[in-house]
Amino acid sequence: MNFFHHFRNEILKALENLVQTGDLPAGLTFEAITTEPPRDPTHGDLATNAALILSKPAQKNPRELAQLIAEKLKSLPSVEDVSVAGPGFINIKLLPSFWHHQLVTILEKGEHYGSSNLGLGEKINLEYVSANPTGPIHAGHGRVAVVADVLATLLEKVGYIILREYYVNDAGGQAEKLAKSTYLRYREALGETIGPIPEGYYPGDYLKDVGQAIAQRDGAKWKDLPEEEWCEPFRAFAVTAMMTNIREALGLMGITHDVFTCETDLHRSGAIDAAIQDLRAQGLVYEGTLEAPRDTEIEDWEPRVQMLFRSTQFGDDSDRALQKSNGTWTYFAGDIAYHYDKFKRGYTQMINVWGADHVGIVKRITAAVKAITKGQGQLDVVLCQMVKFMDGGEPLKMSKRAGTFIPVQDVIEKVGRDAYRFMMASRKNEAQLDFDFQKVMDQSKDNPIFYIQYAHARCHSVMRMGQETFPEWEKTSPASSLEALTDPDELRLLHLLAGWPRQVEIAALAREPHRLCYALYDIAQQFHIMWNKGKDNAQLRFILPHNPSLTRARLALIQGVATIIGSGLAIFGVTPLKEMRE
RNA sequence: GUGCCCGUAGCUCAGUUGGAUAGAGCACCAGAUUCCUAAUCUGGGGGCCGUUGGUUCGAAUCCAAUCGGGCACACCA
Repeated sequence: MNFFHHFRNEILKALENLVQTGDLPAGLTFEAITTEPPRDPTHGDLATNAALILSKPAQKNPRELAQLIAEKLKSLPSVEDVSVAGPGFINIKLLPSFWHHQLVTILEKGEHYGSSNLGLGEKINLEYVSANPTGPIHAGHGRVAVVADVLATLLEKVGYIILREYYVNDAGGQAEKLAKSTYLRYREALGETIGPIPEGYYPGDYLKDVGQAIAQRDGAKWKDLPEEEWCEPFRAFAVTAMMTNIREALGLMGITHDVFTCETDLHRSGAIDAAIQDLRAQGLVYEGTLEAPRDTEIEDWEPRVQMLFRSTQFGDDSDRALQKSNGTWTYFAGDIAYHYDKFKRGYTQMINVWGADHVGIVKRITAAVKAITKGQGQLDVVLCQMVKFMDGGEPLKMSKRAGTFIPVQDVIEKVGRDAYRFMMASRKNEAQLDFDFQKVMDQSKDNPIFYIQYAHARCHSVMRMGQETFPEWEKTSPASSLEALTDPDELRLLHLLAGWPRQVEIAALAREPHRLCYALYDIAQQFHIMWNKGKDNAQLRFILPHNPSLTRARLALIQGVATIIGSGLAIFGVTPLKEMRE
């Protein structure tokens, strides 16, 4: 469906032909040859760099070579004209009928237009959110969640099979702190005065309900028991409560995971011991001492002999500890076992989407995946930079410690799921994002999500009206009379629509869904421009009561716009609106 | 100090993985419009792509330095 591929193949055939006739030497590689839209549309519809790439190995002047290739391409179907320009670009202009036919394809494929089999049905394990179950997720986490979720949909659209997975870090010191914090709230619920929450505990009010719930269920049962007795039950109870809260927030965002994997299960099943044993057998585990980090002031630094993984052999800056001094596994050891588990479940390709505050652990875990899978597994980490929340240009301060973080639920309640998702996914993941409440809620053309939704709604409004004017329209094949589309604006819009599959592919390959926001914006903009022209010039309106065949063609075009915007928004998990009124 | 990310118009940002004369929105300037299909429209000015080298037919894009900003850097997660 990406017609650039089609023409690239045609160009390669022409080149093979030239090799056979002796005009080109044998043994050339064509890999670097591209077929793209020219930057300047007046140059044509397609441009190829073939002559520039081949001139050196073929020892020919690029422009002469371009002429040679151009002659071959002139006879291709759908080609109106071929010209050589600049240092040796070959520009191809296509016949209007080609573009009209693209619209037929769009209407036939509907929401599947742009889908492809690029991924060849390959399985990818996509791990995201994986926020610690020690409290509610805040609005900044939401970016990671949305970006990953949109990426998942996008990769599915191009033919990958995605498993959406959440890793629950319910073991280790933080989970223990959660249990202790909950225990305090439990005693508080029983009527004790607990005073200020100690340093390092979780002070948030959200644990009050949890303590209350235990008190209600069990009464004073745990009150006088030693810590060993209550710690594990409290941990489990609190983790479950937090995960319920987190899943509820994810649900509000429209996010559902296929699989939740718990760190504690990896401990219990012996998966960690087995994984480390495996590394040890490869000679990658040793007892050693790490150097003190330079130029950071650490109190109580003491060199210690520890069980270490040789991650430096795989590109990390330092070897990493697998065991704490109390003999328990580090988080890292658990993470190695976890990724090995994914691999053993059949996922050689894994993507983790994390917040940028996790940069420090990327190298060690990608190193560990290489090691434990013996080079068979591939982990890519996508990092999302911080989100700055603003209200009308005023930054909002967030601090988890001070309890002033913004829960996801609050933001969605305020701006709506669709606007939230679109905003979070609209910026390149590695760039910081400003999330301004005023701008996201703005009901004007300055707000891209509104602008795009408006275009979609307008399309439907026009189609509704078209049906009133020509009741038989819906039953008519839209493919007829498309040659009536000759206006430059119409063709421009058609070009944008036909370019959609390519945009989807580029975004998927780069794993950068945000690119599609701009593609959708461009389509919406061109549509709005045309709508506005109809205001000044009645001939340019979409519905012309006295010209049914032109109206039919234009309605088909509008339907194409609605189809692509609708399916594009669906990738973002945004519901396309058919009217803007409530 | 080290690692990763960012640096593009006054502001907010795109930039088709190395292509032709670097784009959009806001703001600014100049016109049009009060009619209608639904929230105005059209045009214009504005740039040393942080800086300096390198790679090649060709660099905002790749490499090396350098400056500025963000994040991270012990057994936490």
